[in-house]
Amino acid sequence: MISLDANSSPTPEELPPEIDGLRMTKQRREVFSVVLAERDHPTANDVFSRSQKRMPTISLATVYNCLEALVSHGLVRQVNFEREPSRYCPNLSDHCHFQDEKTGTIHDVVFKEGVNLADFLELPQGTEVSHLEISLKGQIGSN
Amino acid sequence: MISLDANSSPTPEELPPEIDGLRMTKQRREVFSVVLAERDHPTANDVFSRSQKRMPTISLATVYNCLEALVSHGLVRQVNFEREPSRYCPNLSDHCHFQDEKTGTIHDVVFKEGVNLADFLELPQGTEVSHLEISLKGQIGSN
DNA sequence: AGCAATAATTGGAATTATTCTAATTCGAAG
DNA sequence: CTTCGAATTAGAATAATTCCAATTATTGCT
Repeated sequence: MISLDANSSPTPEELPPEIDGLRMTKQRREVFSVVLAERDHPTANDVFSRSQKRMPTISLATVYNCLEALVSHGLVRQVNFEREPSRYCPNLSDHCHFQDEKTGTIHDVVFKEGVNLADFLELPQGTEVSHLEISLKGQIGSN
Repeated sequence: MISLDANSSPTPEELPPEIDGLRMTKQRREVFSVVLAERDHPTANDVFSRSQKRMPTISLATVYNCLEALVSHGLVRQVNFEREPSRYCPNLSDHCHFQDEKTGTIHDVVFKEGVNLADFLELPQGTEVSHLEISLKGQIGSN
């Protein structure tokens, strides 16, 4: 039995016909498996070219559609850095992103145990946060 | 004497010929004064049309150039929300942004006294953060 | 199974924010 | 006043993403 946990990397065929109410078409399975396989925060274009290897007929528009379906069903996260193309991340745990300015590489950064927003932000009372994105940029010591 | 503090809104003429080593041309003063005047996080286009009122000959390219100059000299902050056009913010205090999903309005959100990154993020040791952006989205209770 | 209704995929065109380019203008310094 | 680098300009170019209309696939009925 396959699981979609933090480290699994199922082939498209191993993915079920439906996840969380989202019908997994051939293309969606392909795209999802690509995002799960190499967790290097690929852009839509990256996903497109990787998908083409197994499925040469897939179109870029479909890749965008699939990514959008996966994102809106909460199976994949969309990651934005400034004005760069969106990237996609299958890590659903609460985390944010750090981009190494030298290499462009993006690293996941987790929150410390038990921290929550209200602890560090002066949010107006009654604020209901539905979406949070934290993006860091900088250098890593050893570089 | 004018100050560029959180609430001043100088006319272009009131701005000095140079700020922080950045030569303030007519256009840069115009653009800066527009950003200082209405702190509603305008897009480059918003700034363009507001600037045109006083300076009908200014070009959009110049607005982009001026904003870029102001941002890179640290006089204005560039604010990004997902894939929306960049917005510009003259509030230089340490803060982040909350977008009301209903209206699209962006509000500044300040950090609680004395909080710092390392307190809530599990940053790899040796990480030097040069840039941090926190974007929240959601609803405000009363809406 | 056969068929209608619905949803997904496709290629290509369209959109849009932003950047680039090359020519002109400006302004500070001598 | 002239020079020279920097800034401005209009318009073209770019690039990510979205839209569109036509085709194809899938589901749910009977």
